[in-house]
Amino acid sequence: MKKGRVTIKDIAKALNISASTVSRALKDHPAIKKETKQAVVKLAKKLKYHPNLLAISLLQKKTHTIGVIVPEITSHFFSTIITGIQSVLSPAGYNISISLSNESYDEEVAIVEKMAKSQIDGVLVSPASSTKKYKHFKALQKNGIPLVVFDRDCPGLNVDKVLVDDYDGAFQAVEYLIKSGCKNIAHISGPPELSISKHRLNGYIDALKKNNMPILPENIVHVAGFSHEDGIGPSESLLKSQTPLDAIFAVNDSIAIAAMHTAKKLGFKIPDDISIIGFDDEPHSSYFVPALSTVWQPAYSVGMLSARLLLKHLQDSEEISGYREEIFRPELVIRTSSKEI
Amino acid sequence: MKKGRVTIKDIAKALNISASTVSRALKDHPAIKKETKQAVVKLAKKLKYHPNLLAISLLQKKTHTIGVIVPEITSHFFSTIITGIQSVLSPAGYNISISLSNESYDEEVAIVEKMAKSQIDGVLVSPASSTKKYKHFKALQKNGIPLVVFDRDCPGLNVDKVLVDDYDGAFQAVEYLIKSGCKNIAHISGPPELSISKHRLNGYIDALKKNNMPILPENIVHVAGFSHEDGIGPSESLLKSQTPLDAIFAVNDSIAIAAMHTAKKLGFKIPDDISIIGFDDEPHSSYFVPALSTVWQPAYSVGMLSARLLLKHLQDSEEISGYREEIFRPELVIRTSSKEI
DNA sequence: TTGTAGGCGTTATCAG
DNA sequence: CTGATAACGCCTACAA
Repeated sequence: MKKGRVTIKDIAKALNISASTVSRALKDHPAIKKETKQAVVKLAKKLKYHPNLLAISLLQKKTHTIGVIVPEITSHFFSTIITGIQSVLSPAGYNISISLSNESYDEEVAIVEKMAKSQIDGVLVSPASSTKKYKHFKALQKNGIPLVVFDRDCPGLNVDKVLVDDYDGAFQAVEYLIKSGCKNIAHISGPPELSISKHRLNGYIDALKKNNMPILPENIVHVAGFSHEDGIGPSESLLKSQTPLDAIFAVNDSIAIAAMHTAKKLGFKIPDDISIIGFDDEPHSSYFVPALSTVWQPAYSVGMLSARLLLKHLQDSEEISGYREEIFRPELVIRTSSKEI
Repeated sequence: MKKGRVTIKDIAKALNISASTVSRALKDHPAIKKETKQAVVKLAKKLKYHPNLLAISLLQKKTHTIGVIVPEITSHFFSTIITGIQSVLSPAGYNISISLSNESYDEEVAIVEKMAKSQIDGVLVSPASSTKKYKHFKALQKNGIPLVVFDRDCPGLNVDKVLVDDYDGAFQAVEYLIKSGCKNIAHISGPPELSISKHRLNGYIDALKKNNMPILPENIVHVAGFSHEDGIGPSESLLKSQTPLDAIFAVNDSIAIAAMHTAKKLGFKIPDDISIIGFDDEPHSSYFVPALSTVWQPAYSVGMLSARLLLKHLQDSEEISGYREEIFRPELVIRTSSKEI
């Protein structure tokens, strides 16, 4: 017995035929005698032959592997997107190779460079928050590796994009607050350089503008990160300011929960004294008291569509007939942390 | 200009030397003239040469890819484990190919079979809850693909294992409740067939036994799944029973939160009337009111150690000197949903 | 209907 | 020091 796995040659020798005949028999080549074909197939099964995908990949220069790059994977949002990606790519016969950039531009560049060398078939990426240059992405494209960017936009980069309309989500939330009678609405924004932060901030601003309400700089604070802890300080400074607030729209649920905490601690009743709305609809958000009103994002769909777009590129070969930009509209989910309209 | 990527041959031709010389020059072979080496390296850089890893993999029969199989990825626990795995495998030069079994035995088998054919170097797996047979895992081992099982045990399977001592975590929690003066402690257990459920249930039972407290069947209920919703019914039936409870130990945080909700709704004060302790220490658990006492699991470490064990197998070749079984001890985290001792 | 030869990109062995 | 050659496992013209 030989060491490694059974190869096409082993079958060929055992049957006293050539390797090419075996190869053909195994893939229903028209010009093959039934008997030989059957014999080959039978023996292949018996020996548990499996084609060496590596050899095939080398030959056809396709690995059937898709690289997925995300900033992190522990948030419900990204893990759900990945689940969506997998639900499309797996049945299509693709492997998924996941890398985490840890929100670092440098790590992202390193990952992309590695992927560019790894004869990967395509890449799905949600850029790190610190990513401002897209040279590494362009290099991928030049190398003929299709790319789809999701969730976080790369302004100016020509590429397929699947985004969520953060602006619209924020706008919906703030307009709801206005309609429910809130007069002095603050916003806890994310890190200023992040496109997500900007879009949500702009939605907040425009909703106020549209309703002829003043934009007060003191009503806008930024957090350094997206965790609960990051939200506490900004919440306090907001709630302790002289102008009495009656609503806070937070850049995400964790920050919103931090704001709820802080508000309660300072004696505010929610939503009677102050309404609070978050963003993301984390699975636990509905179980806080009061249940957090928030903006739901179709994460699973984002993942599925991104994967589908990439597949299309992979199949329709190199037709670069412009790039698609798909934008999902998020949904406002009103629970009990905000007043009724 | 040729189509594909630059190969070693291109460089060879351009320099009028042989491919093997180029190959040697590129990898610091001792027997190579400095000048040729420099020339090769220089041209390689200029042409942006990258070795085709596929070809190398084919040659050395190693893909430097590790398959990771988890039931799901959206929970904080598994996504943290994966982050831990990545933190070890990535610097070691391995790619990570993640597959989700969706808690389905059949899907898991399909994934494993695919991996067995994919000349993957090794597999890390946390079995689906419905997995009772280990034939597919054994087949992997027979194929010479090292395997490490993590978090969920496979009783009877000879393989490296990295587990968390669920029994001990439960024991700690229940013993704490007893020491804090609780006399009638109920347990909301997980799906009965799951090993995790059993271990935590046994920890609960033994803690009671050790402290000479009765095991009351009516104080043990099972949930069908691990989500908040799954916990509401069982919580109600427990809290509405005639024997007044003064503590609930829940199989995980989501269920514990559901129990808190239900208890509050029924007029219980937490922790004065009833203490509640969960399991997992989800990141949001400390932000509920009262903050949930729970059992923390070293998920990141589980991921890292699993990866390290696998690496050892990969490097030390085939020394099958018995299998290791590493068990982490979880930590009880007391917050305000349980009385002080 | 089947076999031969060449190649995918790289490396190791053996000459020179 | 460097160059053929074979090999990894498979596929596809081209012959036969």
